[in-house]
Amino acid sequence: MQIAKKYFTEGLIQFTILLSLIGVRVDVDSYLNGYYPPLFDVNLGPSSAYTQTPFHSLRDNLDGYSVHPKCPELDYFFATRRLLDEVRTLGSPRFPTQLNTWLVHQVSDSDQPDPGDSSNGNNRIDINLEVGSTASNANDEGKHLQSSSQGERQTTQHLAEQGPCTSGACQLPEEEDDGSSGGEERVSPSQLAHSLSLEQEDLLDGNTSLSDPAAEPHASAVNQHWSHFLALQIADLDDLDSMVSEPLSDLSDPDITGAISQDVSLRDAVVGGPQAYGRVSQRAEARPVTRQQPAPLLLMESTNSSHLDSSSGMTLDLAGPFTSGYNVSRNGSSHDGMGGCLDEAVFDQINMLGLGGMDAIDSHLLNCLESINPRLLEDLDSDSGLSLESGSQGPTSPGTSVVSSSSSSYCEDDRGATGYSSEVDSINSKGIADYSAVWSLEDLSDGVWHDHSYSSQALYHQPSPTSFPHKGIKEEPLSDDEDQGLDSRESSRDEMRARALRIPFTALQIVNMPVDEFLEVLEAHGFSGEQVTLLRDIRRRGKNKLAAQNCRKRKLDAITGLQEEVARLQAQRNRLLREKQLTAKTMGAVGHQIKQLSRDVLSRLRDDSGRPLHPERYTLQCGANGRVSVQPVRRPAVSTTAGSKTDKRKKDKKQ
DNA sequence: TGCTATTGTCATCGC
DNA sequence: GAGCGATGACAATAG
Repeated sequence: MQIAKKYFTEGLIQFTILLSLIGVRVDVDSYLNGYYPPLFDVNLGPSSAYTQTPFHSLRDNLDGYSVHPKCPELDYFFATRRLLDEVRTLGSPRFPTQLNTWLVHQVSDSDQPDPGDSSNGNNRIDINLEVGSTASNANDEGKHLQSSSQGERQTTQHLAEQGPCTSGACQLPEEEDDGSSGGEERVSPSQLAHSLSLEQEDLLDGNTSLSDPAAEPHASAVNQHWSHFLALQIADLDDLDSMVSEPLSDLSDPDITGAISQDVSLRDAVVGGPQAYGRVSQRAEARPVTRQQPAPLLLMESTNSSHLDSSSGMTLDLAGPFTSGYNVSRNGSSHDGMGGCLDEAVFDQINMLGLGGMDAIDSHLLNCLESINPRLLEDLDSDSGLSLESGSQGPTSPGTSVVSSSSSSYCEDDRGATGYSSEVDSINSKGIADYSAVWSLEDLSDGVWHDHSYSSQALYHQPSPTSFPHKGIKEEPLSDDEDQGLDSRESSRDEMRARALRIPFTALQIVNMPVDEFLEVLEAHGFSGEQVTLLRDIRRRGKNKLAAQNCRKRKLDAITGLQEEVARLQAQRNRLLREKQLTAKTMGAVGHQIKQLSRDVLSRLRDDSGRPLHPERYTLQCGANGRVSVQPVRRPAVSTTAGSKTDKRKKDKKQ
């Protein structure tokens, strides 16, 4: 019997969902404001706690989208995080209407319709499908909807009662009445099932809520048809499940699967219970429960969604492919190593919205990364451009002798060197011996010509005054290998001019010299004006040459980053287009089924004359409180109005 | 010989 | 105001 009630209740709810999908407005704001903050968070974007993603600090621009050419693993990491951002951007579940409507119908109060409003001037037949209403909804409903009969009032009382109760024998407790005055009473699904069964009993007993007095003689017939329809509805909805899931099964793209799986995670984060995610349950426990019965609602929803009961209705079946996608990622069958770990991390982040556990998330991510690729974390720490708040090590290159010699100097760089170490290595492997007499090894390792660093201070790391041998500088020119940073011909030209003017310094020395040292050299050697000018020109040109190289390098990096950004956006666009097509397919299938259901319902109803209602003349309308009514199709007076306007225009023209 | 990419240099701006 | 980095513009050169 309870199974029958379950199907009965779910069938009603799902039918209302179907109606809402075709445009019947369902006011859910009043419900969502107080009851479902998780859903609200999802719909309105990330919560403040969620936006405090520590990994924002890993990248300082483009919201972490910029790509560092030195660490593709990290780029993948951030790409995964971008998916999370996209989920946030999407903001709402894939089928918000279904979900909202489902939630709406999980909530009801004991609001009693205004008995005084018994007027029913419309040719409308109200079917007592009410599964819940609120005071606000009732007010809104009172503007244009039906009155309530005594039986309906009793039904409403049943809705608010906790346990089984015989019809009309139970009175609403005062405390519940007080609590429901604001229209915020919530009823568990079992209560809904019970109340609906009582409603059915009322219908069968003749307590029809048909607001049209003229329709009362046909109430018994309507009830019979209605009960029969309800029985058929459950089967139809099961058919709809397969119908809807079929187009969903067309989706084989792993990209979409990933996207859907994220939505599933969102869904579970909203309504999921302990079965879905332990963390979600923790959140539910952490959230103070102010209402009497939210937990059973969530529990039931989670159970259904997690167990994928194929016979439990459209909503559950719609979640089927989502959840399957989720399972794919959770099982990690298709993702190895970092991919699977990051996917899991993404789900964790999604499902820990507002938990304030970002530290735990990040540590989890790092643990995953470390377990997969320990070197990645080394890169995170060692790469100055992507440092995880550790000390910048500069453009060091592990495995080379240059690292140890130059790292110290880079550590002292406040601005952080972000260059590349390969060329630093090359110069040290080639020219150390020749420079050692003039420059210390540390100076050479920080050589200007071979470190395409964007940090000027790192490039022009100044040797200590004591390390600069003012009087011991050799005058030997740079070899071609040593001068690879400078254009050999141009350098030789300056060198030749310097030698011609008897300047005892190489161009490299002049350029690398700190300004204080440079000025000291100018004063100490008593150079002539021409020599000083040449020295300053050599120094200026050398520094500008390096600046130009750095500038061009930056341009290339920027172009590369933009190209990758374009590729990412194109992929995102394609994915969104596929999702749009999927949604259109689903909506089409649901709309088709809605039409069939409406046609079936109308064909089983009778009008005042006892004739079956013509499907084209009547339509089913779902009120804000879930009450379904039959209303005649409003024929827009377009023809008459338009005709009159046309006639008027003709008359005007004639005049 | 023309085209393109690379590199150096100058001028300028802003810090 | 000098020094310096960044950058646009131009020129020279190599392939």
